[in-house]
Amino acid sequence: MQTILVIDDDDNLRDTIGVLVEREGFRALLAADGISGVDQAILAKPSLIITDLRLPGLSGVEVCKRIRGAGILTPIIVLSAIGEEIDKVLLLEIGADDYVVKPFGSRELLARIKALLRRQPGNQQKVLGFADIEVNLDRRIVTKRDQEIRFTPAEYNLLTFFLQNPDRPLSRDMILNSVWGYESFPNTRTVDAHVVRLRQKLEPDPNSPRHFLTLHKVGYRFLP
Amino acid sequence: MQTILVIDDDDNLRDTIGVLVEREGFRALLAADGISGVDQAILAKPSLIITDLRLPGLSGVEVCKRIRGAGILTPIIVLSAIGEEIDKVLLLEIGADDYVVKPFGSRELLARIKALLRRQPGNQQKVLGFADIEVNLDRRIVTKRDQEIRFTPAEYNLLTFFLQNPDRPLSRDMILNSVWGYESFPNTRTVDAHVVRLRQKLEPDPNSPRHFLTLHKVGYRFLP
DNA sequence: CGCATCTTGTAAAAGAGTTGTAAAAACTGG
DNA sequence: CCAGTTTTTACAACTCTTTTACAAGATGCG
Repeated sequence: MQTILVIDDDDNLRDTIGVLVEREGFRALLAADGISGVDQAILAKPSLIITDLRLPGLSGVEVCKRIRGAGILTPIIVLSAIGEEIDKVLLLEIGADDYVVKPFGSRELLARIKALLRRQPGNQQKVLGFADIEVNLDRRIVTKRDQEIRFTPAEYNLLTFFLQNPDRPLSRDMILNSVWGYESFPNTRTVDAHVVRLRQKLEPDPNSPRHFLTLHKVGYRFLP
Repeated sequence: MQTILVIDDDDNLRDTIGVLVEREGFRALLAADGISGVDQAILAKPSLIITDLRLPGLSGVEVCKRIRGAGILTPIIVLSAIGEEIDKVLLLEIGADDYVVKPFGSRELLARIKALLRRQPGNQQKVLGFADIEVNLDRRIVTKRDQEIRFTPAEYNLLTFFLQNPDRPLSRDMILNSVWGYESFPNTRTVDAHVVRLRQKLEPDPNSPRHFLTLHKVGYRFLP
């Protein structure tokens, strides 16, 4: 589960944001001042940090600087009151990723939280593709111009292997070892049979392949 | 009991709304101008605020801004006269959650009040669903077009797991670990047996499932 | 170039493995 | 011990994989 750290000295707002994000399935971690906020940012490794700009003790700017100074790249959203003049450049310089002006609607804050989290490396949906084909590794779905194409497990494994090794000559033995594993010993013609099916499903013209190429006496080569 | 703050300079309308909401079991708090409205919003912590857009002194827009500026996320319904041009975007920007055009029927206003209150953190009933099925997590009740369908604990747990992980391939082992826990080790066919029962109870045609799909040699996938 | 030989393409059959499902067996809390 | 629930079992039905067989294509050498 993803944790969101909220640093704000306004008890009311802090709790409200906490409830808000918990309702969306995040864990909320609350800090009332900058010092403990920075501590928690370092110790609890949250997925996202929301901090007020005006804080007693350490200011929001200082909080950002210290967190970034500790080598922590967690996205930070800065809250600023409507009157406070905020310098977008300064915010970016100190390492903030986004800012929200109070008063804000709950929907706006959530939208920004989700947008930032979506952009994080680990949370990106892993998608491979070539031409008009998309392979969504998380959903295990292959689409051709948004139309789903079904693949059996062996076909799907072979396809992702090709996609992960583009532009390289791949012998049938190599493919068998990588896709089927060392435990099973099917005849090398099995690979051919599956390549045929990949071509039928994915090539614009299966009779003259542009992506799944034959290297005579060598094996196959995938070209994106 | 939930309190509703009504800010309106029209004595007649203000009282009418007050009576209306009290008849529904809310406590009504009335303010005749923006200044006292904002004060009460901050002091009395109402569950919902209804404010007219055109007010003497502080306008409805200002009222919203000040309330949000104080870090108060209480839902706000804005009332506007039929001629007044209202900018929905502006309303959302200033932190209003909904607006009602005068003249309005009492039923309409009440419906919107209840809709907003339902969405609030503490009051929210957690409901998942797909097609004509609704799963009320708080009440642990599943309904198909308002007709209750009974589920045994294991079935129910499996169902909610599917609902919380839509569109993703779920292996039998993953399902067993998540739904049954690491402590118990039933055979993976147990999952199949329960899926059969989910399909029998929830699929329009259990013989050709549209929601609880089999991924041959992989596991299952739930599609809402 | 032409022919023999080897490699690859491919549909279809055979084989292996997986899933659906009803029913029996085991379990559980009263 | 009972009723309800869960798990296992058994077998039919089905899907996927592999093999096979033959056609088509590529290669190489005289």
